[in-house]
Amino acid sequence: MDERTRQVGRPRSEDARLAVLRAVDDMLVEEGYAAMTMKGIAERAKVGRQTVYRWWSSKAEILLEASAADAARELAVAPGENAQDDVAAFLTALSEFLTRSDAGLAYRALLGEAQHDAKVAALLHGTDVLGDAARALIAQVEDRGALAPTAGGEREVRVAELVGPTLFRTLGGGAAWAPAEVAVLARRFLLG
Amino acid sequence: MDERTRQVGRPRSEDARLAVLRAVDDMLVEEGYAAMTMKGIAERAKVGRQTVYRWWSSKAEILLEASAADAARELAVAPGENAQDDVAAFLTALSEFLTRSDAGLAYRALLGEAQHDAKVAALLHGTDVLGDAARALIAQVEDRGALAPTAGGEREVRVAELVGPTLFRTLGGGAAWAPAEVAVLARRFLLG
Amino acid sequence: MDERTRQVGRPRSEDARLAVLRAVDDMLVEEGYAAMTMKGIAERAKVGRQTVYRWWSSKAEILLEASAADAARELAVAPGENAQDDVAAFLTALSEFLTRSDAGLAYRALLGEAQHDAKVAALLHGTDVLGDAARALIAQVEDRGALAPTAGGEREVRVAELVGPTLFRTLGGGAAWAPAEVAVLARRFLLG
Amino acid sequence: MDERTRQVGRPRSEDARLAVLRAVDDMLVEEGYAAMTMKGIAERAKVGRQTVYRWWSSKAEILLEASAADAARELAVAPGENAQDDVAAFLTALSEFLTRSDAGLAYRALLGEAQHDAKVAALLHGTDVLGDAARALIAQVEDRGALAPTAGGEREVRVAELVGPTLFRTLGGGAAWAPAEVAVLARRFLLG
DNA sequence: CGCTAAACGAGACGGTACGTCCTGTCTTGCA
DNA sequence: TGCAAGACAGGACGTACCGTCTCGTTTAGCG
Repeated sequence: MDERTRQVGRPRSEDARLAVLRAVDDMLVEEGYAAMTMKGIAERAKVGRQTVYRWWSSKAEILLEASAADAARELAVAPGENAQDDVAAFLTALSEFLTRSDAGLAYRALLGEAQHDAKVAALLHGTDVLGDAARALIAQVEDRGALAPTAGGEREVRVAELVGPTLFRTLGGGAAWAPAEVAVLARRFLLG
Repeated sequence: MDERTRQVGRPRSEDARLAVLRAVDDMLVEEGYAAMTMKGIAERAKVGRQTVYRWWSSKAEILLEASAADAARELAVAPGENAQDDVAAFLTALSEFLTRSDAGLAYRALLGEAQHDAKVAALLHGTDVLGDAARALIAQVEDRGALAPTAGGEREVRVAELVGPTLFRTLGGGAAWAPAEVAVLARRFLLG
Repeated sequence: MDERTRQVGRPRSEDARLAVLRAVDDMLVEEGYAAMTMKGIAERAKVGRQTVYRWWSSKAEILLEASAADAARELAVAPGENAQDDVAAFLTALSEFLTRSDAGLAYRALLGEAQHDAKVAALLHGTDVLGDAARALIAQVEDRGALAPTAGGEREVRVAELVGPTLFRTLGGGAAWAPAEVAVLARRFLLG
Repeated sequence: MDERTRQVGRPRSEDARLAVLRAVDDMLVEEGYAAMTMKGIAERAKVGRQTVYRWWSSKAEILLEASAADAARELAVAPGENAQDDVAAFLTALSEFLTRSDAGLAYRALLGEAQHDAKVAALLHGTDVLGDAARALIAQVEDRGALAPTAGGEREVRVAELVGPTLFRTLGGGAAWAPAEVAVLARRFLLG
């Protein structure tokens, strides 16, 4: 016997998996989260309904798998000339992500669903896309010495201060920040 | 002819209206937003289904009517000794509202639904509960001279800075702020 | 005290009564019996819903009132040259009535409804349009000496033999009789 | 490839089909045609609503499927001693069918519905239960030489003469024929 | 001329069936 | 065993009509 369980029966179809993920991506943009159904996803992906249920238990789970990687990539900020630039770049990326990106649309849909469904909330908590990105940026800025190092709850306050304003603006339906607004936010964040 | 249109036909039943609002209030707490259905609301309120549809077009609309007044009341802050106290009181109230109050639960459900449904987004935009409360608090603080007066987009940035961090913490499933954290947030807000 | 109860309050509106009867007549032809509703009748007649329910308890009752007189008139046969002609004239009238006349359409709708609803059956039994017309024709023919006089159950058999064949043909969706067929039927009826 | 289309997906459930037919049979007798609803049928048969709509488009269609075979069986007449007996036996069977049999009750309900709904009329026309039984009996009698052979329209007149009187009596709410009345009708029919 | 009272229109009320849609499960035959 | 297909029981959707009710208005006879 191998150390890994000997595979028996037909192996999972990678084609089917990708077809489902792609279908969810497309349908979210074309029809919106509410109009997306498990039935619709299966039909769009030309996949049996059971195949979808076999591997995912809700459309939120599929959507998370379909968009998590994109989200993390879009929120990563390369170090710039100074801390102020880094924070501004992060806020700009976050703002773009939440208002214009497809992955951001998925994130907003998931965050919305999480307010209705505890399972989705747990799922989303497990992969804290925005928090992780913010923590990375803050570590970067602290390493530069532009902010005093923090940890634990104190660090979480800083994360909330960094992400919160942009999130509030976005969820309320507001537009992305103007460059001048980003500058104000970044400057005040570094004052802390 | 009266200035008001002459009433014709049977007048709307206030009993039915209140029964529906009360049913929605109760069901949200007992069963959650997702489990709440138009059919269930009608049955719980002992009201015909058509009566619900006649006056509201979605459960979001009912929920908004049922909770808007409560929300505004819970977020009002009486002027305290100084600006720092006022801001801290507002952040505490906001934090409690979003994590513990029934009206806050309703607000979170609506904000969530707004991410899925443009109509709800518009509805929610029309009655900007959090923004209005924040603007009132900010005006109060500016009147005290603790912050330089702002207006327009500049003011909206400040609103986002005030409300955003708490909202981010809450929507992500976090607990209410500890008093020390509120103090930090309040102090840094007044630094701006 | 008068023999009739002294009238008090506003008297019944003849306008409303006629508007309802006319609406039912028109709607039966235009939309068919199934599509006709009490609500629709009231709206078409520009009459309150309660006014309809006040005077009639079902659309069948209205339809009966609206068509009974027409039906009786259309089935009356003036004595002709001989018994054969009279019977043929009756069968032709009956055939036309059932296949083409508006009143006949109403009769068929009522006869249909009577198969589903005992109240309508009783209502229809109370005003035996076809039977009455047939009995009148048979009496006329017997008076001429073309058939032996009958009464009671025996007479009812004869009524069924006169009316039945045409009714069967019609309800089954068949066309009106051709003149030659009427002649055959009339001749055989007089053979009895 | 087979001549029949290769079966794909889960096959139709015979259990569900029979449960629906049985429910309709029972409900017609217990509650009557008017009180029978698609919803009620599904619930009684413990079957999903969609399953009913998937295979039948109206309660009339279900009822026809549920009763057509019974009807044909109840109206078949085995050849007796002479033509008079055969006709009398048919009229007796028809009379019993229409006034007492469950299948006859179904037939009357369908004939009634056909007066309101063209689709049902077409459906009923497609399976002419009474006409087919009558044509069989007439052929039998003609083979005996008791009546001159007929065909086409002429034959249809004879069918109407055979079936019509009993149908008229029945639909008008009358009782089944007495034996003496059947004898009269049979004798006069053979006179034609 | 005012009073009483019933009929009138309008339309909201609690109920319930409609026919459609989606859910999550199941049952086929094929790969 | 996975897979596509599609039927299954269940239940919510939003609409329509049911028969009743509650308004303000109208129209008659009586005092």
